[in-house]
Amino acid sequence: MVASPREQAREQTMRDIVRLGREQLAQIGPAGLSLRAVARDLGVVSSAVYRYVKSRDELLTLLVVDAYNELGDAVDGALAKVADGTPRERHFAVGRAVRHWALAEPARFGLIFGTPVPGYAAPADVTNEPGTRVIVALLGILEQAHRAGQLEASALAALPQSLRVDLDAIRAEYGLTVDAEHLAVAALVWTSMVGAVTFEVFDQFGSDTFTDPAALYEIHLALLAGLLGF
Amino acid sequence: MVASPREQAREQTMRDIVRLGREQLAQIGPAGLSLRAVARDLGVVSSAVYRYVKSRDELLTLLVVDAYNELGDAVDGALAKVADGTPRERHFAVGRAVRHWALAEPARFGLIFGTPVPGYAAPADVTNEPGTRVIVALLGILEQAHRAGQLEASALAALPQSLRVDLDAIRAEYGLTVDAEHLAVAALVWTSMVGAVTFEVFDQFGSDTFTDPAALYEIHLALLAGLLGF
DNA sequence: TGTACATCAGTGAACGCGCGTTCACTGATGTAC
DNA sequence: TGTACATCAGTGAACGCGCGTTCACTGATGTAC
Repeated sequence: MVASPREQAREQTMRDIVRLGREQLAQIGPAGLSLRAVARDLGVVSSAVYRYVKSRDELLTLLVVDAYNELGDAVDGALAKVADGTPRERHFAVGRAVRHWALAEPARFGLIFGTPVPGYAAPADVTNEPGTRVIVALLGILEQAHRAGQLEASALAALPQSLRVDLDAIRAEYGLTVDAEHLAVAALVWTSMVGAVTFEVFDQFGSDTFTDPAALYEIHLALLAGLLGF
Repeated sequence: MVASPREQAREQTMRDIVRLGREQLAQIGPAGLSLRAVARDLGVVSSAVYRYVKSRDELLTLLVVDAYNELGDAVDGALAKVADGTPRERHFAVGRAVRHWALAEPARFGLIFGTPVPGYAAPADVTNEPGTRVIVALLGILEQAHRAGQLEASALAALPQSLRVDLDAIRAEYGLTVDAEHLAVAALVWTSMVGAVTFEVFDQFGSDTFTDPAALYEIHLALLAGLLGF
């Protein structure tokens, strides 16, 4: 069944709204995102946007999901290019993809990994799946390495019981056979990647401290790979 | 020379403004911070605040410096309690102090480590020194360990020339004798701490993924200590 | 194929709100003689 | 110690701005018979 002209127009307008929202995000940040400005850019009276979006918060949610998915696509795309690579190569592919996307889209990176927008809480049911795509990709690399017997034992001391329970729940949820210790390391790898990229994107080192931040990041990826046993 | 009553009143009002600004930050975030609201809370007409603060941006700068310094004080205080501890113990003290402060003051943590406030750029000359206190403390631990011969060699492959130049500049600036490789690791340690704390403070793991985030963080500090050679 | 009705996109006005900043002013506190 | 003047804190009104959201409406597109 082909979409009617009206349906096509509606879908096009929907896409335009998200696109214009993205552009606004880049200019004035999430807290300043405004439906009226989107309407203006769309060439339409402000109340017309309400035909497409119930409220400002709903637009924010669309943009959050959009950003998570584009990051997820970037990571999946990078992984596809090294489908037969070693775990280490695939780990580097994920790390570099996250950095490149964040540098290209600092505002959207900030939307999903920066300060939460005050008064706005992303609805978990709609946000959870796209929000976990990168960590799921990292866990996939880990699991694959483990099944291939390419994983060194983790250098971790015993995990406290509370943490082990949480990690076992994750193992069960995703059907992982890799040990809980490696999952604890994977959590560090993920938060460290985001932390390192955040510092660079938001310029939290002094602005002229590192002339070659890519080189620093590569070193960090290597250290993290070492922790995982790649 | 004793401060005159007028001067005392002025200083008290200054402190009140910063305090009220902090409270607002906690409620509506940095982007929503408003001089009018501060004036209201202060019980004064909105234009009166301009006697104390030149603009909204100047108030933001005050709050940024205030936040950096309180975090720095928290870290220094924690370090003072383990002045004779091992490098590893001191490393843990810093890591825990950062986490505790961030959890106690999520909005101010977000102000200095989260998405930059759109349209606002902190003046570097006023922000640099307080903004580097924690990393300077970390470097101090590293240097002390190195001078005491308590530092294992770093497991890092050769650093690229560009990075080595930057790191040598840092070594010169702070008079460090520890090798550049360890500084590269220290950068990861710092960004990783902030990354891990950010995930917890901003609830970027799923909200019920980790029931005992403190335990996870301890594991991460241990991994980072291992990387440093502590 | 043509008509009658329903659906939908977009309009324009309005409500009530908050913001940063400027300006001429009043009245109290401080200072020089 | 007392007077004349300068400094300063705070007032109140105003400027011009943008926001989210609601509502009754017009006119075009789609659908059922």
